[in-house]
Amino acid sequence: MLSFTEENYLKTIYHLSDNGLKSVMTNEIAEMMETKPASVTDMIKRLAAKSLITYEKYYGVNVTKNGKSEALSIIRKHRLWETFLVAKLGFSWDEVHDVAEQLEHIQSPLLIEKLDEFLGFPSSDPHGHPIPDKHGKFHIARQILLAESTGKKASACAVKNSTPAFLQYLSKIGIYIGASVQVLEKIEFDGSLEILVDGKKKVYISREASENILVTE
Amino acid sequence: MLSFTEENYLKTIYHLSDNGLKSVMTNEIAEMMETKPASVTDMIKRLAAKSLITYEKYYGVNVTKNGKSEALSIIRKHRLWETFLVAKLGFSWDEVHDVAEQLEHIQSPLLIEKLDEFLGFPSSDPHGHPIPDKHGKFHIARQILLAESTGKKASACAVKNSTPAFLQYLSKIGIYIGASVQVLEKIEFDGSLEILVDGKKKVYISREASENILVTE
DNA sequence: AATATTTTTTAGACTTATCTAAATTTTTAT
DNA sequence: ATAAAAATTTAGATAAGTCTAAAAAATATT
Repeated sequence: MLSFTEENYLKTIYHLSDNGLKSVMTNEIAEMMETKPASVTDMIKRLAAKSLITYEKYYGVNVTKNGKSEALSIIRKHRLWETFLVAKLGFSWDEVHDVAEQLEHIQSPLLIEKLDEFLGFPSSDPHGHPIPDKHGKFHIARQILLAESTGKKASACAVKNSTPAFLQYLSKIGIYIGASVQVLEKIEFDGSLEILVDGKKKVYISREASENILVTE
Repeated sequence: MLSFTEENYLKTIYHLSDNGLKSVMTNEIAEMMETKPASVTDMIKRLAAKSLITYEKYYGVNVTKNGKSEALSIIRKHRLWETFLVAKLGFSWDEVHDVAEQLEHIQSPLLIEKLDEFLGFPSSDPHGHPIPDKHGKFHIARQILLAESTGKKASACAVKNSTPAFLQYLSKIGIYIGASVQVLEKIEFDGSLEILVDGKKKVYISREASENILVTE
């Protein structure tokens, strides 16, 4: 069983590796974990000893199949908890991360299965990130910028900019993750869009805003 | 801020002290925590240094006002989580303890307030134990044995025996924490009772069973 | 009251996770 | 190709939490 700390390192390394596609360097990890490179080297050895990563001195680490599966299980828990906090407890998008960061380490497969069921087996979290299923499988919907949407009905699935100011603005005009959005008209003059939110509310948004909202068609 | 371990020790000491009424000895703590007396002595010093307990060598420890307030906050979290697991996720009474033991250490006052609200500000957990409010206040309802109930409508609030076998039996006859129970008739022959559960279902239970169910009138 | 028993504490060692400072290796620039 | 810079690793220290074994204090027994 992994410690709290080992789990955090592994998750960070997995994210930095781009789903296991590339090697990750010691300094990157140190910066992301807000710790010192020397500490990272120590932990790298531990994780390598447990076959979660492979490690070649001075050349960074790669996540193994085992490591990927462990990382996905942690990410699954994190995203299910975020979903719970927003959907059931009324947290806002920007309040959930730190709490989910703690909750993701709770050890109880039964709890996660029941939580998943309670939430209705969601496929993405409040930020629009996919939630892996219990086998680590997840579906990456092709996301496009709302600015590039062609007028079909689409579903808001993520934001590029997640500053409180932007999130509040979105909330104000009725856009949330999962909201239906449809581009009705593109104003050639400034690139702003008239969109239909949830099939009923028409609003205008600037080109800049439309380039920070991701949708799946 | 207290560590995971410090919180566990403090909670155990508080329980052993009977809500702060009596001194607690090193060996008691060691046994309850499944650790060695030497380790307890170390931790006692840490907790005393933080003014959560007072400590006189060879004569055990007492919980301070601060310590009591910290302990109650942890107990509040534990019981709210247990309530959540049973009421919302469909855990059974006997499955929740280990998970709640982990969840009680999550640090987020906002989370606990929202969870409390989500659960409808419950005053007792699935085992019938009182849940302290955010100021540490709780109401201890006078609990009597169902066997000693006089025929008024009462509310099942706790069990003395919490073996899976007994809990399953209760579940089968429709008794749960919070269920309304009313003694209709006492059979003098063997002390068994005919009771009305939730105002509709009549069942007979043995004297022994009725001496393991606590109710508040 | 002296001795035996039990309880508790101390002393010293081990593990995990961290750090700083110094040494080493790789990469970059001349 | 060599020197300078950057990245990484090693060595040694620290703190939390645990242990065992031995010492000390309190309690119980005769």
